[in-house]
Amino acid sequence: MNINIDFVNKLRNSGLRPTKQRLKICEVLFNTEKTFHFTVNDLSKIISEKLNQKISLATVYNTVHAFKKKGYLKEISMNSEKTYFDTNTSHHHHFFDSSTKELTDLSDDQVEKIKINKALPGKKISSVEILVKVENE
Amino acid sequence: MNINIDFVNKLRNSGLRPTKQRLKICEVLFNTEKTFHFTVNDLSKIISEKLNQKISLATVYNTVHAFKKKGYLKEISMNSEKTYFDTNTSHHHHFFDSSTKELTDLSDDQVEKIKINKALPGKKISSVEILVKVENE
DNA sequence: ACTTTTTTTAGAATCATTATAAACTGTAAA
DNA sequence: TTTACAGTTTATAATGATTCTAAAAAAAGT
Repeated sequence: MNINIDFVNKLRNSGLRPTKQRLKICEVLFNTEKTFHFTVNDLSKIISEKLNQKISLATVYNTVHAFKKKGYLKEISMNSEKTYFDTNTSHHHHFFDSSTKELTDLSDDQVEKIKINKALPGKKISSVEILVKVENE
Repeated sequence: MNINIDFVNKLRNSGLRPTKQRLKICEVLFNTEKTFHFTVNDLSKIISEKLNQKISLATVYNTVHAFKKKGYLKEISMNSEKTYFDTNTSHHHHFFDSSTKELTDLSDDQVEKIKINKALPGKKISSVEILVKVENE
């Protein structure tokens, strides 16, 4: 009996062939109680350290992107390939146009006050920033 | 008379020597009506195309970072050197601990409803994500 | 001018990510 | 079960943004 049968189905159902590599990655990613965050490098390390299999870095990239496309993973919004700077140093937010990669300001008073009902012990908030992603209608 | 006198003072007041390169960059960045967004590469192109001076890419990087440290520029929060993925695909937000580089989930119901009072013509919102940056108390 | 410290610079180094192209594997039909 | 083919994996090269390095140039103070 194999937990993998579920993953095999999951992959098949989304049009991805259930290869050895993908099943291993599924185990690492989805066979856990809690959700977690990782970089491709983290994942690659987990695979090589905790599991006996070696999976090429390129495959890890391919798989992560395939899973993301299928909605099994989310890419966290704070990222982009490039670093943007802003000559507007006031506190404000941004629209990010996914198709054109353009940023547009969203001033603080155009957003209704944000209230965060969670605190992290020993930490203080240094900023609260909103990123509104937009695309063509 | 030279607009640069203001920039010279600005730089001096913040302990930066008013070099030719920094003054040119000030002109491009701050001698405008509107604020704008740019990447280091954008800025470097503007300098080489629109101005007659060539400034080394390393200098542009140095200057942008110096200006950021002095508060004349802001780095936009959607960036980080790395791309993070999340096995939690539900709609939620994040805390980002600047000191440890760790991400923590902030579930949607721990944030009071966000209302954006601005729209971009021809665009529709695909996501609204909050990044709460924290640091040690 | 002379000295010291800061800044600039070209090029090398680094790091994450993507592209390439050949070898391999899953799958479905013969 | 073999065959054939599209889908995958892989090592490696390529790319692109950014940082590092160490030497040359420029600014500031004496």
